[in-house]
Amino acid sequence: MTGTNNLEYNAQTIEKKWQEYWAEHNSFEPSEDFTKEKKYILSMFPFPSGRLHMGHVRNYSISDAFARFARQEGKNVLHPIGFDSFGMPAENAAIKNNANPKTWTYDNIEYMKGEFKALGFSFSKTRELATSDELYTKFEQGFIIDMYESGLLYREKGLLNWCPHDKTVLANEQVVDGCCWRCDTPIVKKDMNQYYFKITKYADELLDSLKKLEGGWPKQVLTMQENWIGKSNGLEFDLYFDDNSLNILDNKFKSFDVFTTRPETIYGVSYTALAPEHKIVSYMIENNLLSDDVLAQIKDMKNTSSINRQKEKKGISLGLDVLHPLTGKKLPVWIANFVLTDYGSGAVMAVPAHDDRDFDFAKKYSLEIDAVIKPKEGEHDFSKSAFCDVGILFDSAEFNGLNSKKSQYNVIKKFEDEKLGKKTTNYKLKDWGVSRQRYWGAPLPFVHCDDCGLVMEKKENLPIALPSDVEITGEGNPLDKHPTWKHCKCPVCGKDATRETDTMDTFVESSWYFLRFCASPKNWETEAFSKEQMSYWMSVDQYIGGIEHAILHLLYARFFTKVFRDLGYVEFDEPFDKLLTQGMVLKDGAKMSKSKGNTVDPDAIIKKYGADTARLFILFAAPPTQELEWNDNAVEGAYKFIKRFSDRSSHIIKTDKIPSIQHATLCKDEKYARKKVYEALVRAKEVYNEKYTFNTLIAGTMEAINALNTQDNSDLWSEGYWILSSILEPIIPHICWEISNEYFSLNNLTSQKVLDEVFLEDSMTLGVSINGKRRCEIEVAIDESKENIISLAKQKAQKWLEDKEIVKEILVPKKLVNLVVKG
RNA sequence: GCGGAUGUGGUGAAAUUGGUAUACACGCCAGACUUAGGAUCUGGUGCCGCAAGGCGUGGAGGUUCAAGUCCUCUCAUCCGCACCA
Repeated sequence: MTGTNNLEYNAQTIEKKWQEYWAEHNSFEPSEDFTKEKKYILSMFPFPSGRLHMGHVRNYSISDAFARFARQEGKNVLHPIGFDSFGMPAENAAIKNNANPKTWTYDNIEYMKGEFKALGFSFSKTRELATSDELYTKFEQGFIIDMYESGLLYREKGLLNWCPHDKTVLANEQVVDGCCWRCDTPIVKKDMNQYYFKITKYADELLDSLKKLEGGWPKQVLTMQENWIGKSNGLEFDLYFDDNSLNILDNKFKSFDVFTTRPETIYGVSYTALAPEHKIVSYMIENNLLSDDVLAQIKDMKNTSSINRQKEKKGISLGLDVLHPLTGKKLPVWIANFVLTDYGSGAVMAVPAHDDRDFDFAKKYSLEIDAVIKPKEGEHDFSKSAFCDVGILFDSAEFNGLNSKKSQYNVIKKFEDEKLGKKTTNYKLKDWGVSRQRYWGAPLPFVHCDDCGLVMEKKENLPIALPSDVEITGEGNPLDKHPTWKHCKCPVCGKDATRETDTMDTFVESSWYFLRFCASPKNWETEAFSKEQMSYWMSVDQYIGGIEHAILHLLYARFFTKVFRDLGYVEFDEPFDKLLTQGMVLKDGAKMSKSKGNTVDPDAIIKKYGADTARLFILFAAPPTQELEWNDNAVEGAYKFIKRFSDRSSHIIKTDKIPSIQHATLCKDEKYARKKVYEALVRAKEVYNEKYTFNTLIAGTMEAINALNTQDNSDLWSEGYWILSSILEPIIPHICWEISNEYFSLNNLTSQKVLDEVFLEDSMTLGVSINGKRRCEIEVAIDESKENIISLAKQKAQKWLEDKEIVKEILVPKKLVNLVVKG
């Protein structure tokens, strides 16, 4: 009954053997034949922190399953990997261990490459890169120069987010709850020079083309990006000071402008408020127009972090008045801590009757509350709260009686007709500040010349590489302190000049690495990538990574793609067709982290059980988008399954092609086993192509093996293993290649055909329900008539039908019979 | 407060998209083989009940012959945004 071959399951030996085989045979290199159908599978590349963690293992197990499946289908697969190797941790490690950041980084990369190999991931070796490679820096600096020339990069002095711990500036996206995204230190505002990418120029397009990603990207990520861009339409207009205020201000300011999304409440404006950082406030401070007490209050407000500002509304009256643009009524001007300096114009019109914030403020400082909208039905008590819903306008001149929402347009039109203001759109999105005052990053290729000002380095001088002989102390910018590095000649006039010592945010590197992977390694040295390679490989068919990049990396990468399109490098708008955001790996209900001491080391798991076990467990325990709870027992279970899968291969008879089986001659158990095998195959195709629920696919193969085990037809065992080791190969590749090599001459690792005949059956089991409640079941011939089925059902369910009247009989083909009874 | 998601056995989770709820696995129980078993194999396992039977997808309603799935309300948990005018 069994074949003669036997295979001992020894994960370490088998896995090492196939890893060597794949390396020797360059098994996973994409072809340069651009006529083949391509598949670009990408997972977010790691920072080389030293060792992989389980989140990485999950990420790459998912992408590897996609990549290996696509290869089986005959696609030309690009499945690259690299290292996002610039960044602060390298520098911090250097400070801590007195090491060199570069040495630290590249040592880590070597170690992690070994881990990738040990996990059997099918990455292209020839396209591996590290973003700290000088070649990568060279091309990146070239892009920076192009972007500067196109006005998409500029340098400006501004109020910036400064992390006192990391001693660098951060982009808005990198400030989480008022704290540094990396070290959680509360950020402070600092006035300094900074380089910015003009991402706001693309705000509308970044927002609009989110529509193209619907269906391919998780809804949650699309919503988060939409909110981050934060587009809002409204009215912008000027508020003019009265004569007394003009005198106070010595006519230096005649007015300030405000933005509102609620123009329909214009007749309800009863005061105005400025941000403490507003230029009029600054003017008054500088010209001693405020009392010491007020100055102290303003200073206090400015020094309070945005998080603490939220706790309590505070205001200071400036003793100035502006005139209502329509009624001419005097409106007092206040400073309010809740007015944001960097949104709109940093000043607002306040309508306390119809805005919760304005209401709180008005109550606190006993300011007028003028209602202009009433509910469509009922009354609203304006002494208790603001009314913020849609209603009917009153005390609003010609707009009285109108629906408040609908009259927004009318009010804007009036302002425009009378040249008092204009329709405006505002965005929450700010330009992306990219300079960092740290060492381990790509230098910005600029030179400061006393005569020529800020000039670009010449492209032929790129890369501007980092010096390796630096002293990293954590105090000050090592590039700035280096004795010689920053001294250079001006590329324009040739005189002595100094280099820019700021380096770039590492999110710049990850904004185009997926394009670099498309470059043919043979042209690696001479070009960043080519249009031809781009148009073949891009866009990424399937991108896999963590939700934590929903805004940061994914927004920046989309921005770069659009910029590169406009610079003529590429011809597509969106880089990632489909995005899968994998869930976190948890242990004891919490995210694995060193500080909690609940980590599981991938190396230890590989050593104990092998890579196949780790991969199988990770893909079996939960669907990829869900959180994954680590469970040692279940890992053991995954190992036992693989061992059983291996042991039972002894039933196979060696063959070079799939055995041909006469289905009709099989007995019932055999037919059932065969059906289970093909069901698993159907499910595999569904899962790899659209559903991504690897857990159900694996369950299907387990069912098939359980079913095979109830019979002893060796042809069926062979056919079953031919198919099952093919569909499991993307998940547990080593054992599948071993089995395939041992029994099938590696001929079965290709796309398998579904045979419809195995699903044909001559009888079926139907459930019988009474009033929708399942009572029993019947077995009938596949082509049995409805009458006979119903009558059999009645017979079988007689017990529940006594003294009852059957009022309806329902037959759901191949599923069930439902008898509706009364009495 | 706004937005998004998720609630199914002791546990991780399935459910052909309105048609036999709990597949597959972990755990647990029993048996076999064993000097031994934390190995392997076989069987059992939603809850209550001695049983007949009843109850069961966070809760309450509703639509339907039929609801985990659709509708309304509600509770809980998680995540994201958060004074954006």
